[in-house]
Amino acid sequence: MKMNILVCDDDKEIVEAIEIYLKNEGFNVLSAFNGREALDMMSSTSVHLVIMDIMMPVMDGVRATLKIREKYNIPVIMLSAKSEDTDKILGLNMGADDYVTKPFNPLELLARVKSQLRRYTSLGSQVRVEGVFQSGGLTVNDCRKEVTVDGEAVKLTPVEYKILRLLTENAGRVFSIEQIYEQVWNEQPFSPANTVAVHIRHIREKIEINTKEPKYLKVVWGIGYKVEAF
Amino acid sequence: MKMNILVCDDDKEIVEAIEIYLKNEGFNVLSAFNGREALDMMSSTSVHLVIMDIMMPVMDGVRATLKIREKYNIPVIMLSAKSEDTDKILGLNMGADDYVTKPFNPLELLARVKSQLRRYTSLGSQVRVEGVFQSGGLTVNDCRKEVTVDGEAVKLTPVEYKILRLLTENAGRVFSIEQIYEQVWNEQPFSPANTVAVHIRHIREKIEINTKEPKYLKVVWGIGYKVEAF
DNA sequence: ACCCCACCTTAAGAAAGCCTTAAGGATTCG
DNA sequence: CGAATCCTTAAGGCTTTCTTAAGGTGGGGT
Repeated sequence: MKMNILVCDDDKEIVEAIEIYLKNEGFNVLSAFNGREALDMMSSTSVHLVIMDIMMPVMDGVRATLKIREKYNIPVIMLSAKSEDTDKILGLNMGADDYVTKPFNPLELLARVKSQLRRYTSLGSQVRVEGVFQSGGLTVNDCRKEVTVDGEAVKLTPVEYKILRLLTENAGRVFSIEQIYEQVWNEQPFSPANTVAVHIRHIREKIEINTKEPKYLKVVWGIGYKVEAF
Repeated sequence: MKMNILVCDDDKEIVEAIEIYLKNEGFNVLSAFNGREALDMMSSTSVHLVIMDIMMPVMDGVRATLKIREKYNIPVIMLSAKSEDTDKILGLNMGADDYVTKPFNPLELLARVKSQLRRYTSLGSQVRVEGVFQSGGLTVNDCRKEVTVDGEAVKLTPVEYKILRLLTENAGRVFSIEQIYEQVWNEQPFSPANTVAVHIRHIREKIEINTKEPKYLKVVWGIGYKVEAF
């Protein structure tokens, strides 16, 4: 499996230099020039490791790392011109997995990248992000059959779970009641009753703060339901 | 849960210095003065992280790290007087998770220890010591075919043991009755009888304080069973 | 502003799944 | 070969979940 690495630094030369070394080792490289760009990129692509400079305009590396940690569970290597011990310690305590100071030997960075990825993937199928769907603060972990909202676990019944899983797995896409029924119940003869609506209501009671104005599970008038894609 | 950290260095002063800082942060510290001692120690105790010096008599740090990697899946931080880039790269490629050069700031080492443990435990809280699985106060030692609850040994029958081992090894993951049946009995033709349910009941009688409200072996309605991941 | 239709809400009966118990058959071990 | 342990089966009770139906709410076209 090809690994996607996101390099985030406002210095284009450094980004390109790192890019060359990483690509040479068979990694896919994505680049961003500030923290916001990095986060945007991560929301649309699956990234396996981030190399993040600390000093950047728009959103600095520390804040970006904190944001990344909230949503994703991937290694972050911090890059910085500051070689002060206190900065290193701060960076590591912020949630970085490693800290490299400029100027650095590209081969050392490469070795550290591999080291992080080795651990990440060696922990096996169990950890694979496969089977985990999320949208905003909502996550659906399929192997644990567990749903969390802002980190808080929520207990759903089997049917409720299946519906929410379908919608979260395809966040943003709208499903008609008929489609939901067929997917979840595996049957064609669609029952005309409002069964699905009742389940939707129950799910909302469990995952939404305000049932009247749902943040995640939204209705699309005349068409069906969807989970908002963040 | 208290973390056990093994510090391995032939320089007693360094070991003691590190020990003070680690203990101050609430870690248990074990010490060894060469690679062989470290390996012996790990075979009898559950160790969560190793800090390993490279230059040592009897068995050097690189060979010891390789040996550790063969059997255990825990983070290793290498320690060395060599600050050459090539040594760092070599160490990291050998399987070390991090590389710190002497002299070092103890606080930086501490931050790196925490960083490694954070990642390690956030990935599912499963401490993998060859053949020993645990979740909360529940431990399944596969070498000894022994199960303990809060240190108290529990006697299970073979089938009960296999079921609990499967669930504890994959703590947090939900298994359907069919999956349990296939895994434990190695057969496809799934018996429709409630055999599994009865075994579950028996296991609960042995490991749970209150059978009505199980702490470890939980049911996930409409889906199956799991051992809670702590 | 009105009305229709789509969606929402509620509660209660029906269905499904889990738990418990006990007894007979299989297996192991002395 | 006999006894003890372990496994399986089956039936009934219990809890949770699903479905249905009836009535309420509110968007949006006319």
